[in-house]
Amino acid sequence: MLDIKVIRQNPEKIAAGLARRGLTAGLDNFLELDSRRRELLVEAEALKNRRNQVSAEVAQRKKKGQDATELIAAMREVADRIKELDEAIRTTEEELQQLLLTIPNIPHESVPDGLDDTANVEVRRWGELPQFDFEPLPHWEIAEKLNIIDFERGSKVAGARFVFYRGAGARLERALVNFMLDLHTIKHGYTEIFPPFMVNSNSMVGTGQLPKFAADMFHVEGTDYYLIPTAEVPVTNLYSGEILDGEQLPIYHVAYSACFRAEAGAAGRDTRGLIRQHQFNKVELVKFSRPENSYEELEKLTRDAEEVLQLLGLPYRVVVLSTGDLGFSAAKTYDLEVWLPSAATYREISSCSNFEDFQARRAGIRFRPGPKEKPRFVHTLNGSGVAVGRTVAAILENYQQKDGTVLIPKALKPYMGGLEVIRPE
RNA sequence: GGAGAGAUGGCUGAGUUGGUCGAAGGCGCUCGACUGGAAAUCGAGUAGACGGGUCAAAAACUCGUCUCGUGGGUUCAAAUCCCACUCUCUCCGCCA
Repeated sequence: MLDIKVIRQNPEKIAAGLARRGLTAGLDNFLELDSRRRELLVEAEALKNRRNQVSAEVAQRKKKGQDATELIAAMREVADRIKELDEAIRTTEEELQQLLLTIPNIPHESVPDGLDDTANVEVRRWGELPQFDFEPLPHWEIAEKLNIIDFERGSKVAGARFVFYRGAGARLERALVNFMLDLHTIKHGYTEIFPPFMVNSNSMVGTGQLPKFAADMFHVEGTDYYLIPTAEVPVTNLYSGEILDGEQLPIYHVAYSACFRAEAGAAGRDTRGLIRQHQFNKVELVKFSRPENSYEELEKLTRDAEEVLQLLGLPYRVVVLSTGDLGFSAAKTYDLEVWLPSAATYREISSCSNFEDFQARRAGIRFRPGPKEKPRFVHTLNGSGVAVGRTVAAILENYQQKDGTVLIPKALKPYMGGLEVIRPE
């Protein structure tokens, strides 16, 4: 959510920022509502002031045993008018709030302009692409031959875009979760959180999934619960409505969670394999930072996520998203894209973003910079560290051998009980 | 699921015959005094949001409105009375 005062003072600047995202709608309606609200407020507050003074007078007279009936009668009318004004203010604010909640964040100045992902800019590459003296198979074929992922039974029991992991496949998934959590907690200093996998609608508004993107999520019918699309939601909302001590910042959290996405509008895309599932596992990094440090923190967070891929020996590149590809709440995002040999392309495996105070304002996450200073909104950041299912896909494809077996990356062996290679059972 | 108790400021904790209560006291914190320095002691200060004024603007200052779980109601006036909801705690039942 943008700062209403900033919009009021620099409407043309905000409009220019939104235009970079390709949004041309003006802010006139917004500004009109805003000034109407203030007019109503001024009138209502003046009346309330008078009412309060007269009420004090009534109290005085009663104490002295004097009559106050004419004062009370006069205030009865004032009270009616106040009620009318309060109602008008309430509806105006409601409208304003709804509008405000649907306006996306303003891109950071360093974000490249563009209409879509074709305008994303590569920042760096890491790793040697694997060379094969055979035709590399897609991960779903490798997995089926090894009998470690069951796509068909996933569909039978749950539906399309669900799988069963089995044997060494299940072990691999679990090993990756533990490997990532250990790396981020022990080496990078994040505090581990194990969050709820369902949250209420208020939390979804806090991080920006609601009200605009309800169709992308699973909602538990008859309740106010939503399945989380990412641990970002519960972990960012951990401190919602709180004023943190400035000395606590920055706060680093890492959380494993299952993630649930309805993938509305993705029909026909990535229908095979692990790339696009309704349920997948992810280790998520979340930071709460002072505003002045948040871009530094974004760079560090991105490097922390990259290290997962480096230790696993998976080639990747980092791209900065263009204004057209940027998510609703983000001011700047780096995507990590891992190499998938079967498709001979890089595919997103992590997304690291700085939301500045956009989420903090929605969720009410503030900090006190110092004693006696006024509370300010924190900056929130998060990034996948990293998506587990896609990591499995990348390992299977990059480490596949001619004989159909798959080598286990060195860093992962301790987590696989010393297993060196996955063979068909 | 059943029965009961409760929800007040950073924390703790008063306040329920409605009327200077945004709120006593304590703790914590900030500033000052005392001290060679510190502790102890003493003094002062210490919630948030929104809006008006001042101002180019911000900060600061000042005036006002709202907020004592949330939403609504009664009243000239509600932390205090009424209704609904949420959450917490205790006991019982059930349960991984």
